Amino acid sequence: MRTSRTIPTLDDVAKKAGVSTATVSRCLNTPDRVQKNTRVRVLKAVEALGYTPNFGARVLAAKRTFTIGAIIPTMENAIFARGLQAFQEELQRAGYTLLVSSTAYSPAAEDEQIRALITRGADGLLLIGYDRDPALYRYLKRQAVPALIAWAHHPDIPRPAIGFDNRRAMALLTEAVLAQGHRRIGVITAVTKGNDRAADRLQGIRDALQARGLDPETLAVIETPYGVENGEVAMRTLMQADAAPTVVMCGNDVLAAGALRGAKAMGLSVPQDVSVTGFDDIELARIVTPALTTVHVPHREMGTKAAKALIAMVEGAAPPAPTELPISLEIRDSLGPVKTA
Amino acid sequence: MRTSRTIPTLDDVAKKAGVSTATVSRCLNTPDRVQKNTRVRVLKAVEALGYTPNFGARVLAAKRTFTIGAIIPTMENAIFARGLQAFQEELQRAGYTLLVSSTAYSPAAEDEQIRALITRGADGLLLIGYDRDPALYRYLKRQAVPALIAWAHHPDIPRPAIGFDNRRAMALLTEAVLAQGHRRIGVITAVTKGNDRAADRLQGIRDALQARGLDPETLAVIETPYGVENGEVAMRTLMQADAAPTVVMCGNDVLAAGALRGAKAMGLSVPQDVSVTGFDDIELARIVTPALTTVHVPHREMGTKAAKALIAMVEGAAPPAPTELPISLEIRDSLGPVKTA
DNA sequence: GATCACAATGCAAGCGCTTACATAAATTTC
DNA sequence: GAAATTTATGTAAGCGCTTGCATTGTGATC
Repeated sequence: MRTSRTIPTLDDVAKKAGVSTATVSRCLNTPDRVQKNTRVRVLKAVEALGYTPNFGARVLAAKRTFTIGAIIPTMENAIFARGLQAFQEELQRAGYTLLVSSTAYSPAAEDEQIRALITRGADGLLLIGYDRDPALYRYLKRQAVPALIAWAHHPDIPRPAIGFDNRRAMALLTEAVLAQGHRRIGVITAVTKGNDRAADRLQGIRDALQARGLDPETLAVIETPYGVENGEVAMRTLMQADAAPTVVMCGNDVLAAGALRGAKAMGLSVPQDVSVTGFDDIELARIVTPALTTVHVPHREMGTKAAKALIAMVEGAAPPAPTELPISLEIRDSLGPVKTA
Repeated sequence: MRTSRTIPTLDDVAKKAGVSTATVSRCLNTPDRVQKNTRVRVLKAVEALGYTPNFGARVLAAKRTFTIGAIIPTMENAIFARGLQAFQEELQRAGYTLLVSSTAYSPAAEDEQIRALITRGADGLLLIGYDRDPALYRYLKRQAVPALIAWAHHPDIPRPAIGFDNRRAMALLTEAVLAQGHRRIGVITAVTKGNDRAADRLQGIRDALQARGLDPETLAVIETPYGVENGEVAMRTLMQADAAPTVVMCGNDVLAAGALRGAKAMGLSVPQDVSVTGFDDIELARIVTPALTTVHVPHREMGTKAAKALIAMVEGAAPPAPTELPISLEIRDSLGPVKTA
């Protein structure tokens, strides 16, 4: 395809401008190493011929693709979509292009995607969360491809990362919940296997209970895949139990939106009959009724900073220290005091 | 970077396996043109060395990148995110990788992105909507890069496209609205400049009015950028007019969600005081209260089909006939009969 | 058993670009 | 004004892979 003899090459431009290919190349890549008038002449030739550098040749010779790969669970999730958008904008600004791959939360798929993107010549990789096969980390190291972890931050793991402490954030929210007098707590969490963010959030709830001298075993936990429907189903299950919870804490806003819908369908009003909390503070959180109490995460900031950090790494900077972004509690109407029956 | 002499090349594999580089290459690309036992030997060498083909070299030699570019207004918009996700999944299945670029609804930015992605060696391009500079279409043609248009379908424009007829869909919805007795109609539309989907939808409303012998000039139209907030603001403006509309039709679900919030903030109940409609049927539509009457668009199907069609084009098939996907009306609680004062 | 057809493999010529090095010209230094 | 330095450009050697063509080996055919 695209091979017709009409596509001009560097050589054609060089001939047209009466210079060597080296000069043309320099005009395009390091313009200030070329005298002004030759530069003008060359650029004119480029224009006239409609020349576009051949990507493969450039990559082969320069050993850089100016491409960054991102491997995320899914783009449908507003959380990642938003951060990814910011990430892409920042890359674009710096002259990089974004290669996207998704895993549907499957570690095996992620493994495959990582290798695929490296094969595709990604100069650097954005990964979500820490939890993956050590062999993969070894592979990355051997390939000398910088990788940055986002959406998570473990102070004690020394990998380059930019995110927030899911566990501590959820503990914080739990404290706010406990302060409202709640003791019978239901939890709807995303699948925790292979998803350290979800696991951390769940653990955060347990931490807070323990800190208050309460027994984490009293939690009613339901684990379910991402999705509004699933949140709704889980909510029904929780609320049909003998001693129904007075508050249901959800691993993310989407599950919480489902929980809200479930409550409504069962004729329960929130927060009078049962409180609900989310996590992430996506736009949805302020659209549902009642507005969702949740943990605010600076998605766009995370995306932008991740892009900057990754570009720096790709361009040879030392890996940055793990960066923790501040989260904050958004207390809205879906959380109320426990019902004093 | 990544240049250390430790990275094995085809040559290393060939030496290790005791064959020529040609044979190794064939093992990897056309395995059935190689005898079984040599193939096994080669693959073993590949494995042992941890060989990964060099992307640039492969692209340069093969003149294919197995990369497809998508240029969308934004990923934050659930509509595109969803379709794009399906698009990417299908590409992945076929061994292609997705290159993503966003334009923030700016035609100039789009122009730039298109050229950038082609320079990056995209084998094909996914574009949103028809509306762009003819010079760009000429450029695409000259570069011999197949491009497929999605999210829109004009029966009379002969470009490869896969989408739906925004205008007719909105006319359909408008008929349903008129059938409920509404005559004072407010419209909140996305910015129509450079966005033919938005313009078509607005035009669809006018079409339906005209078909009923009503005057399109009676419409109260507010044009605003994408976003819940903007929908809310527009709603307030509309409802403060002297003869406030009895129904507000929005160009998409996100604006409609904003309108709903605006109504609530003004103490208006939907649909008793005012009806609201959306477009796209994203998940949001069934989460808000009341659930949104909207036009259902098969996003995932569109993404998947677009991927299949584009791959076929890239691989040399004739451009497919423009494909129209069926939409359907989702009549939900946000639309009611006009209030008989 | 010689001939032919065909499958399996090797040879080597690029693909179009970047860049180290060499060269030539211009500028500065003493 | 010659030598030393700097600047601008050219030369040409790859970068690692694919693929057309040539070569070799194998079994089938007569």
